[in-house]
Amino acid sequence: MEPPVITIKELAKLLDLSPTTVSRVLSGNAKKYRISESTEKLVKKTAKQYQYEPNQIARNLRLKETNTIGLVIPDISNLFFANLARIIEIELRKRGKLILLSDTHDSSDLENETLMFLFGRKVDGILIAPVGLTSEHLRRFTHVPMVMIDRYFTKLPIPYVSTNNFEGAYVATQYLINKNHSKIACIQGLVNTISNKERVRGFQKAIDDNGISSEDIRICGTDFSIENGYNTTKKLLKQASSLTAIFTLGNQIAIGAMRAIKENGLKIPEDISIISFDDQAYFDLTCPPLTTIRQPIDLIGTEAVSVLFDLMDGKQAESKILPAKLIERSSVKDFNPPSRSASADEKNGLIPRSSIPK
Amino acid sequence: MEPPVITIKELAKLLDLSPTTVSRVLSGNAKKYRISESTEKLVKKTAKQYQYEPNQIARNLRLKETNTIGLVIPDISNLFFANLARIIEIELRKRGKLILLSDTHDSSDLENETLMFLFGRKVDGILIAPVGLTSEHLRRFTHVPMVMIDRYFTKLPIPYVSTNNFEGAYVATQYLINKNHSKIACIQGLVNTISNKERVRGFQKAIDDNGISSEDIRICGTDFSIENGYNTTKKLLKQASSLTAIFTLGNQIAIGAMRAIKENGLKIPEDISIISFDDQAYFDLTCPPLTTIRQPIDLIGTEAVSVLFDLMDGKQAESKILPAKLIERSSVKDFNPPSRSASADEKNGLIPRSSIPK
DNA sequence: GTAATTTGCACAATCGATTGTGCAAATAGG
DNA sequence: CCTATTTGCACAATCGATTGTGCAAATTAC
Repeated sequence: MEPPVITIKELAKLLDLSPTTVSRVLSGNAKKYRISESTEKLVKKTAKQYQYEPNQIARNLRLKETNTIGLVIPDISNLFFANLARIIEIELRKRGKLILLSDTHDSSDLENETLMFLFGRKVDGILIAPVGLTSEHLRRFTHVPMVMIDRYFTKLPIPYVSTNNFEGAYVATQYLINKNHSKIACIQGLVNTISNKERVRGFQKAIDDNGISSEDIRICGTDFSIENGYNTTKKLLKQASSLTAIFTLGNQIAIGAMRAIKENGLKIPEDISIISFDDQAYFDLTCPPLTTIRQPIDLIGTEAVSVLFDLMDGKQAESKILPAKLIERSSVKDFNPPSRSASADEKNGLIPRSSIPK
Repeated sequence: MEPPVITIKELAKLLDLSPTTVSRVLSGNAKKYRISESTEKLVKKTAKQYQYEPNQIARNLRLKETNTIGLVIPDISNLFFANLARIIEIELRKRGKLILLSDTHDSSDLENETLMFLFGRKVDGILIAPVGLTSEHLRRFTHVPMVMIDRYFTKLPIPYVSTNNFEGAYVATQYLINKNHSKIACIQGLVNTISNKERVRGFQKAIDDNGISSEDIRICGTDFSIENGYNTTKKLLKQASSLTAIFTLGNQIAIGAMRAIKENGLKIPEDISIISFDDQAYFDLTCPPLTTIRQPIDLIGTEAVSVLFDLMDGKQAESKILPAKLIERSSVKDFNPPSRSASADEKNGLIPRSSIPK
């Protein structure tokens, strides 16, 4: 019974050579170290025959390079991050790197634990959508190249790649306003993340620029989950009966919101309009197809990897903010306020707001 | 400027002790090796002060344990696998393991390459939804504990955890038949995967058990992608105009199919019914809400991890087939064949098949 | 006061690779 | 034939941890 795995020493012994020579041949340095061609061929042949594969752990220790990148995200079951993970995996594989995946569940503690793990494992670099990164945390990790994706902190000396959340949210809100909405609720995601804050800021700016009273609008919600979308919408529907539109700041929030609206027997967009940040593949099939702000997920992924490699190569690395795009479908209806005549409403196919069950 | 990372040797030198002693204290073996309490406290304090973290690579090499599990899946952007990855990540974290993630894109070559990578990195175990695993491939990997998820090969001596695909598909098909469908198309996923084959077998068995002619049905499609769902449905709608129902064998196929149906101006379920394997969170919001066979994703994940750990502990490990569940929504309509009177159709609100654009 | 025991820690090997350097043997040069 | 050069490879250190064993010094026993 032969050993399931052969080491370079054993291979060397079989060949009656030193591990040095074997290593040099197999790492393509035969010429450089003047190994004879006959020896080179023999080593290669025997290595193949015994299916020798170098122990990466040993190589890593010696070479101080693990060919591993840590990917730290808040929720791999959120399609935004799942899609991002996919494109990142593709880009990293091209460059011979493997992913150490960690899902922080938006917990600062888990994130910190994870970073310690990754750090101990000597990852070559880290791609992270941070929850609670602080400069405190980071003092220890400054020597490992790191790029923030989606979320970021401008105070930290770490480059980031993200969507233009502010502009995207502004465009979405302006779109609602152009459709004559003014009583708008914004259901936000995790409050302290910059992607959320920027979206809220974009929303608020559009509201202000159009002279809409802050009493007409609502900003609520706690995180990017379906549950938050659902619960917050339920509350909104109970409390703010004059609401005509909802802007959800994430794809999962949108699902929750739509579910709540549906459960309450309301129709989108007749009774209430909805627009969401973060487009996903199935949003053209929902009832109704959802108008969204699409993030350039693939570009975020490729750029993030590219920036990370710049960093790892010791090059200057610049942060990037990529444009979002409005995808117009049919979840927002041109809204005429109830103060107009009922006949006008009916011409537009609108069900009067008063017919909504409480 | 202090070094960004301190090694055990440096720490030992600072303490005027040997690395041996430091190692023993920090790994909790102070008592066992009769380290004095005063030394123990001093070591711990200084380690904390200098934020010493052992180099895992070095530990791994020495201990032959990496606390890393390889997760090999065909497509992380497929919500089925994304959800699976999430639950697996949670389970593994509980047990102190990290995930090395690999997306094979259903390519046998990538899968093989990946396995070599993981093998070289000395992962403690592998969870894999295989594409083309053969006993040939596996001969080299037999010594690393491995569990197949979702897909499997009964011929291989490797335990697996999966859904009861046969039964699930049988139930789905029987459901269609109970609703008086007989002209049914089955859009399959990756043809050679067992999950696909079992679903097709369940479909076929239900067809046969109900005495439906094999001329009435169609089995087509190539993989689990949205594109396949879309393209195959487009073809079906062109060729098989008598079709009354489609059974899609995956959540992404369902998206593609619905998109194609919508594009062709047909209505679900009035013009054509659809049922899909693999439920997802948004299927209650599609137009119409989709009737599906739900897989117990969380259970698959927890069981797979549990089986893997049994294997790693040298225990007997048993494969598991977990039950699927029909989630009835409204994408399947009771179908009365066109041979009945048109008035009957209209009573049921059915649009006559002939009105479908070609 | 001497022998036996216990206490407290260090030495050195090891995991499996890589690499600077050194040293024979073979070949070339004159 | 003797020296100079080239060829072909091995020695040993190294990466940073862990661990069996050994050995002084301190303590206890008698």
